[in-house]
Amino acid sequence: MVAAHAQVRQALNVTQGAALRLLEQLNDRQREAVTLPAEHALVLAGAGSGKTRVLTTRIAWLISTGQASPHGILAVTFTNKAAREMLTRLSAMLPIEPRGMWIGTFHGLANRMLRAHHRDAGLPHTFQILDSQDQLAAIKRLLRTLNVDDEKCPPKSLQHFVNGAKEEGRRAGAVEAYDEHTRRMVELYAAYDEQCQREGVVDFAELLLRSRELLARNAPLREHYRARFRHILVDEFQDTNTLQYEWLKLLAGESSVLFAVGDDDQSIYSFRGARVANMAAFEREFRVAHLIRLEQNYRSHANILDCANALIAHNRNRLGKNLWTDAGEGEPVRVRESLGDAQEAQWLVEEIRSLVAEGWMRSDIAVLYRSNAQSRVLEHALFSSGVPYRVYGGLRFFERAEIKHALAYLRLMENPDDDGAFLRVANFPARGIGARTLESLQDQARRSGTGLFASAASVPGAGGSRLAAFVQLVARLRADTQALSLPEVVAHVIEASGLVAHYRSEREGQERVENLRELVNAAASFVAEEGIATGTPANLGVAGGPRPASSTVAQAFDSRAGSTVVETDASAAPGAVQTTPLAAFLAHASLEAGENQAGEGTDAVQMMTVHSAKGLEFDAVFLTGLEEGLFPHENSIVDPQGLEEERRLMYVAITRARKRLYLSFAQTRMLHGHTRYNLRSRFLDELPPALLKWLGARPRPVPGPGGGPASRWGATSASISDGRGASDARHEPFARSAEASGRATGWRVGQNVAHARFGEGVIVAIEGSGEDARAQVRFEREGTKWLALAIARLEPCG
DNA sequence: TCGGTTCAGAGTATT
DNA sequence: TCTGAACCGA
Repeated sequence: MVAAHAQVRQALNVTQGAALRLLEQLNDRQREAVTLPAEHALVLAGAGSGKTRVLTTRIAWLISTGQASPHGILAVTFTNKAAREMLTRLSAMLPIEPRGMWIGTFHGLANRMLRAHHRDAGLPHTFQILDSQDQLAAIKRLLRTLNVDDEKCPPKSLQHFVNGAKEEGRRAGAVEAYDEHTRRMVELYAAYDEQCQREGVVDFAELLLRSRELLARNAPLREHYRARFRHILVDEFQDTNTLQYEWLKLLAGESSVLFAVGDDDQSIYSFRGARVANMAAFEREFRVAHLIRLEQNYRSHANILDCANALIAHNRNRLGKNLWTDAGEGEPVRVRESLGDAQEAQWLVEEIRSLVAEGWMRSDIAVLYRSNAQSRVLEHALFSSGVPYRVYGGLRFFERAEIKHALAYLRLMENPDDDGAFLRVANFPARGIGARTLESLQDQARRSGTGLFASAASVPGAGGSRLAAFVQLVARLRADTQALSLPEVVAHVIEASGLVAHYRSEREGQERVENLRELVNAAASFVAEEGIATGTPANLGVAGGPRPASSTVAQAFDSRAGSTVVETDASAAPGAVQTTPLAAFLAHASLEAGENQAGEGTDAVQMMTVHSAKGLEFDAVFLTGLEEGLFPHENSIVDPQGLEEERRLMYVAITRARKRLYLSFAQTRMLHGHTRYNLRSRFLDELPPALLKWLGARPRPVPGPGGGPASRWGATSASISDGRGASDARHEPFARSAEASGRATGWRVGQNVAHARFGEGVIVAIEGSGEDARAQVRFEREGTKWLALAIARLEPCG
């Protein structure tokens, strides 16, 4: 402790000047936020307003003015990327090692705490973390064990139920069940938790829930952390769920200062439990004295911002903010209507090509879409034209099957009770342990109340001896790697398990072998980044979890074991224990799934969903598929809250663009095997017409069977097939598209209707024309139905 | 144990 | 329409 303080004070002299210089670079509002007194604060940070900068400068300022030591800081984010970003910027600002700080994701920090206090948390010190995939597998296994019908209880829905309950901070016993089905789910939830406990594994939500329970139950520990973390800083506060907010409250107590940064207008994750209401709750419950708005935007030109402002003003539920910039108005926002999704894609390719020809970098161009399914058509067009692109999302490194297999061996070595890992690799590579053998093993284990590993010896017959051989293999792996460093362990295991040999003999296994070798590298960089001394055996305790602490080594007294242990963290929490590099690496693999695709360095067009674009920015942004039913998505149209979230999503999309923004929609689109006629998104109509520039000719609609569409269009389409008159289209930008169906049927998407039998609802899609025209109607009571318009007697209403 | 066929489902996603 | 998962036969 003494050493740490001296270190800080020494750093101070160097730092103070630097931090003051950093303050000079901030605008008034930012500086006000950074230099707030040590009281709870909420910073409403608009898109591109320098949120991360404020957060990191605040930390640097607290430290350099001596108000806090690195050791007293806890900063929490949602993604590893954000945590890394914060750490990187911080080390650029401060000449001191930021290691004493707790900077990380909610899950990463919870994991760190549970590792250090696993006994108090009721976990084995080798506990493993299940990612979503592992969790689903565990649930399927549970349902099979309990002979629960898959039809009655789909594994995915149980997973959803369990995670939902945990994210609300509820154990099975605390879930209110008023109907039979819910009662059944609650029972299964309890059984799932028992299974996890037996196997020494925790899922993502469990990390936080356990950590919260630990703090709630263990007063000395709670007081220790409260006394330690005088400053708690939270990024993207609007995304916190109930459990995360409770965790923060427990950690902050009366003594700590909470500094929360967020933007209610960018709350787009309610579907995964995020509660914007936490912002208001925070303000109220903590009697927040300082509410600061960051409204100056450093990213986009004014036309783009004004569109964003105008759009979001249509939302009722917001704290209120208006972005501005001094960057100049810039170009108008371009709007493009296409006949169909293929034509939209083709136009996109041509536009991108001409941008590139003008000197724009492909990597500065983003193509955004509402749902992943839309990417295929776009990819196809880009691919056929040879435009390099990169799609975000998809399989990440640690999620690959071969990597999962290797990790399963490592997990089994670390924790033999991990039945999920056992089942994953007992017969991979194939060693003659068939489904029947495994079934009898599972029966055996159930009878004796032990894990699969422990029961493996007692299965009779040939299957039994093969099981015994597998158990021996794992035991040998463990014995042979005793003195090896982590990368060496990984290298040994991928060979000795037979994984490398197996994939090498496969026709298309070369890439998988390379991935396995890459896992060794990943282990090596992990060791390097975590500051684990080279050559440290992988099973030797070194640190309190991922991102272990500074080199200041303090002696801590382990109250339980009564022995003195080395804790590298300068603070010794009561009863804290160390963890091994292997356990830390396995946790790291679960908590950070890694990159999803190679080719990051190449100059490629960036393709992603609007959700994954949050936090990013690009010179040029193409926002595609702006159609009713798609964006806003039909599942959200009926519910006002849902519609507001869609609008926020659109707001996020618009504010990604620095210089140029394209908004694009198509009259028809192939969806679920049907051609759908969609109206353009209502969000387009919520933008100020004066800021928009309509591109190209009004496309001619698809001729329908019911006669000449040309006559319908001739009168209104002055600019048809008149390429020169591109901007003339602005004269009539709001004649709705897709009249092909709209006029022919007399109905439109979004219209409220009533049906004699089904009651009231809203039209979410229209397809076909003439006698074949059908409308998809979402009824308030009866769900969504397709109705033939020639037959069903719909009445307009509302 | 693999490979083909069938069938359901189809929103957004981090840890 | 397309995809992934599950199931069945060789």
